[in-house]
Amino acid sequence: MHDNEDIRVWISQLRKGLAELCVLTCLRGGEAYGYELLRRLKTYPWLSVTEGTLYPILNRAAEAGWVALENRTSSTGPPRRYYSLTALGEHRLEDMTAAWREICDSVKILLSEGER
Amino acid sequence: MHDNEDIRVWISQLRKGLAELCVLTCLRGGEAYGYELLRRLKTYPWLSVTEGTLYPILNRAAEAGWVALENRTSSTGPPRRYYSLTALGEHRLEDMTAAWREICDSVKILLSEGER
DNA sequence: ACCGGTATATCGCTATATAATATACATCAA
DNA sequence: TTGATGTATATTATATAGCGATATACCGGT
Repeated sequence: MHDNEDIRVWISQLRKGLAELCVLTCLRGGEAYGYELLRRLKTYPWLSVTEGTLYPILNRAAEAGWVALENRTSSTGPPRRYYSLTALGEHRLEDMTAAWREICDSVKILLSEGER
Repeated sequence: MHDNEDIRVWISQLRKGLAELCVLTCLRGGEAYGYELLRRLKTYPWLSVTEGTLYPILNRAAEAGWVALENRTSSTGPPRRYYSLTALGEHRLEDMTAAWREICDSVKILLSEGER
């Protein structure tokens, strides 16, 4: 009996793109480093990501100029890479947020249509 | 001048999984054939899909047993393939809808956090 | 015969999430 | 000194879906 394995696969597809929105949104409040973002997002079970998802997102964002990065040492562990939104990144995040909201609204309407 | 091309790419990622949810949701109201679904979804600009997206979704859904299919001829054009949700498909759609709503709620909270 | 609308199908490309794995620094206990 | 644990970043392999482009074919009107 193959359980609800495939709903997990589907959800993983659903989260494509969303992870980036969540990460950049977390940076809206100020700079942060990767591991910190991992912990923050872990407080939202549906939005939590793993290292294999997060670090590529941060690297792509840095390469695209959406975030600035600064390496700093830590007295309590290995060095950290702090990321902060650039003006370009803030603008992009606004575009992403706007698109997300419109999509959300559309789905809401579609789902409510013909509701019993 | 590289325009907002990349936001389009991102949105295309964001729509992964969502397209399937929309298609199955459309079938909730009763059977329909592919081209009909294309037109229906076109009324939601953010959710509209192309043939290259739709037909693979319908084929996968049929293979998975989420939809039943019936071929019928049409007096006004080429033959059509009508799809209808199976009990299994309805159950899966419920799971998808529930997951979607939870994710939506989580994102809403995250987005509202630290709002200016 | 030709064209536009209807209808389905498939190929190739691209991008992303995710698990798994590796590396390394710091601290504390055995 | 060794080992374990928590902190911190990175990369690789795999699977999967969206999408543009393209092809095929039926039908009615001109």
